[in-house]
Amino acid sequence: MAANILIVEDEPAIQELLALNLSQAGHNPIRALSVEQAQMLMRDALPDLIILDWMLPGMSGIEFARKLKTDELTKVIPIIMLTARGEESDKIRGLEVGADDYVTKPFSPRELNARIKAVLRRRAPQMTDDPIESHGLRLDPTTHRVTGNKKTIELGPTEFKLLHYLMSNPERVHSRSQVLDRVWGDKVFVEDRTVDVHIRRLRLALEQTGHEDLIQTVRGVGYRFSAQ
Amino acid sequence: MAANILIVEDEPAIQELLALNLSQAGHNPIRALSVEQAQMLMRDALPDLIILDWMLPGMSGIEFARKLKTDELTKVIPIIMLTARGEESDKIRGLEVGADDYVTKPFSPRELNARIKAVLRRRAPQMTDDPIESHGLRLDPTTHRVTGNKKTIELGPTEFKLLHYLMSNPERVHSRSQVLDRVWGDKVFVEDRTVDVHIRRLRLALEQTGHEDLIQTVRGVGYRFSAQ
DNA sequence: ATTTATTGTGACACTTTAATGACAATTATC
DNA sequence: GATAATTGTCATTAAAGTGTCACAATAAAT
Repeated sequence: MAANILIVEDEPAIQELLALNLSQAGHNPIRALSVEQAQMLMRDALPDLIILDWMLPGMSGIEFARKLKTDELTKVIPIIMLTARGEESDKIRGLEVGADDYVTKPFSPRELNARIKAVLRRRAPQMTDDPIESHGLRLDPTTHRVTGNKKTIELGPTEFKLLHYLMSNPERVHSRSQVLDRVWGDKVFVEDRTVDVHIRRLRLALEQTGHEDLIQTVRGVGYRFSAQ
Repeated sequence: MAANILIVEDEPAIQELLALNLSQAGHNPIRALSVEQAQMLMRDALPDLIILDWMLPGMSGIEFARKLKTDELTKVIPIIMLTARGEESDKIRGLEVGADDYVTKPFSPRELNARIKAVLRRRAPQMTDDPIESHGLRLDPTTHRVTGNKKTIELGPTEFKLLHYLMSNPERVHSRSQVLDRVWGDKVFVEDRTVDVHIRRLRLALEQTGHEDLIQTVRGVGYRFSAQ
């Protein structure tokens, strides 16, 4: 939950409406009236999702989307486009340049929220607060609890986030820097090897219930959460 | 329950009907025949919920809703709109400007009450006055009394609300700001850390009956009421 | 088998975060 | 209007969590 969502919309009323909806749904809206402003805001911090109006003054939404999807840094950020009802060609071109979903104006808040959740689930599963379970190991973001075969496992904040990240993207190797980016955030300056230490602490905690080897080392590459 | 509900409806018969219904359901109806009158009434005191007819003389319901949802002070007040049956576009536009739900005329009292309850619960789940019990700790909102194994526990107003909120949403972690929003109300400007102090006072009070560790700290995140 | 690259581990200094006690200000109560 | 209760803040203390490093262990390469 609680995603940072960048709204790029030139009409103040609609922008306001969107922001209102998002914050009511527990998100953190960041507002931009133009592509230029959006780019400026993204220099500070990358959002978790972008809601992009297709009809914008200056650089168009399509161009912006294409640009975002080309850049290595931003291509993973999901984009939901806002189109006027019936603009079928927009939808097609939008999906073509890499938008993840679209919502037609006028939109219902319910629908918008559903789509946001769906997109986040697809692109950034650890942003949603669905519980994850694997082999008797269960992590529940809302209660902030981890259990192994029903037995509570105590974890520190970092270990919790780390496990959450790994479990959200199982069967996939993550390099130390990827882990640092996603778990620590991209602002911090921390040694790569620090990840090792936290992996160790995590394994230690998981030993209580014999789940420690769900966390695997891939020599020369990184770590992986795997169900054997 | 017992919410103050503002009815904005120009047809006296329907207004009367609504008011009757609401007071029978234990609420406190406040009546306005027009948006202008409603605004006047809201200068004195903000209602907990607004039932708004979409077809009004003078300023239309839509405009009024939009205005309410723009104002920082009033944007949190839930709005239920009354629409004529089948006016699909009204519903869409209504939800678009931020109404929380709608009821079509002619409406059944049962349905209306259900929706009111749902909307109110969404805003403030701890507003319901069903007694809550957990592990011998019992909180009764109607009598405003807390007992631990039948023994009365004295609590200050804030501690009571805090416990009520936590018990209404057990097992879930609440950040300090969430707690502030829900227990103190979102208008106040209070330090996050103040929550700690009240948690402390609450725990101190619960110690009399050994219930203090139902309130758990989740480091780096917040607090949780839990029965484990 | 020896060398080399990589990961695991324990210890430790350091930071961050929460608990606690005291206090002044405000509000309710008699 | 005096007294008591309640509140929010702060300074202090206590506790928990974090990042680094040195060295041990392990796997891969020669």
